[in-house]
Amino acid sequence: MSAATLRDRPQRADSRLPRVLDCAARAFRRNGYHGASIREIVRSVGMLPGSLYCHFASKEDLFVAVYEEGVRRLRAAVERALGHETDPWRRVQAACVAHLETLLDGGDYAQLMVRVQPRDVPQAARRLVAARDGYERLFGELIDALPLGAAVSRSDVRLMLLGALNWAPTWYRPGKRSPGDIARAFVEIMRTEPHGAPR
Amino acid sequence: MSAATLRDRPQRADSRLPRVLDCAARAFRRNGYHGASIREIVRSVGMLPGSLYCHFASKEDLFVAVYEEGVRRLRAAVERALGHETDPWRRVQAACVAHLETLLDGGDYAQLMVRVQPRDVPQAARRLVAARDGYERLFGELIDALPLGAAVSRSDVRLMLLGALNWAPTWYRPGKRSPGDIARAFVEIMRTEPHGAPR
DNA sequence: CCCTAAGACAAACACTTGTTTGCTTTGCGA
DNA sequence: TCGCAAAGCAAACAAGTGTTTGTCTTAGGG
Repeated sequence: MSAATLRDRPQRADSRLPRVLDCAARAFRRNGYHGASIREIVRSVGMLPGSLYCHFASKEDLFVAVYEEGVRRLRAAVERALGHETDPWRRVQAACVAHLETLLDGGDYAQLMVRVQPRDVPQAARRLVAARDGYERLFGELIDALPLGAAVSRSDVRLMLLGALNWAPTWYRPGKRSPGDIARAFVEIMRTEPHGAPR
Repeated sequence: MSAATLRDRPQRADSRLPRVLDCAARAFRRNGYHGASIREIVRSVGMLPGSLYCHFASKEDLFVAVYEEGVRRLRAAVERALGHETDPWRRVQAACVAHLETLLDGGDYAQLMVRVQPRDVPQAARRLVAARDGYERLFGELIDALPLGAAVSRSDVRLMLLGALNWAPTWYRPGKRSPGDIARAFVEIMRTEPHGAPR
């Protein structure tokens, strides 16, 4: 819960911290915050419960570290995908593709943002929300740049798009349609009018 | 886990079962499946842990009962809202409004469907998924009836719409825009083209 | 009116939870 | 090469978990 954790001190070359984070990400992704236990995590690393507390002061602290790493990876993927795309709609599309690809087959870290509710981690809730908000602001800017009609609310477009994407882990099954294709289809539906009939 | 539970036997007039369900719904909604404890639930009812097992054989059974009640309420709300609406788009709109209203201020039951992942309740996962799928099929039919261009995938429209709505509990704050308004805005965005620029 | 079964109590069960403590090993900079 | 601190082990801690058992109470149908 304290601001600066035991982490991000000088660490040894053979530190098992990375594996701890990986295993924690997997456990939290699979079972949620309450469903994942310290013992389960450290067992899959191959160490004992007490050893974890060399790296983190509490389970909550561990979770925060993994969660923020997830957000970092999402942000990195989106910024990389944005590259030097200039057309507003193509920028939104690139961001959505990167977001969904990272969410769906980018490992366990990224899904934490949509899997675990901040309120499950009381002491750290504000920090988690702050991290997520910071990331989503990125999409806000992209959507603000869209040439939309005056009638449509940009914040609604953002909420719809992110909602639809973030819900995808619920129904997505690997091996079928690729995350990229899905994201492109969603953006396309937003971009064009799907109907043919008047009111 | 057995098919027929202790529930739905003839119950007394003064049975506390309804309150048990209410409190369980609230606890599960707030803290998720793993985060909610039997003791916490029965304490808010005002009885002892053992007493719960007069009504349910296990925590999972209790959860299934509450979850399915939630789905029932959602379905009832949607079917009521559908009424004798005939225009395809108006039907979709009515369903979405009812869905979101029930989800956001329809009590604790309905939110379970979007709050708890079936995989958190291993023994009952298939049943939960079946209940949810049955409900969502309703939306599939409504969207199939839409006069959409041949280019747009109806299943994508369904996934987008339901995803956007189901994600709403994440960001919705009571007292601001009403759930009904939000749902209508979302449907409108789907129905019309939000952009003004070419590709 | 009585007697059966629903419903609740009280107390324990076996186990898991996150965490702490004291000690030992070991990599690495000085 | 030495010494320090990072890292891990081993074992326990107190509290909380879902659940079971046996007993008692009491509402409601025959």
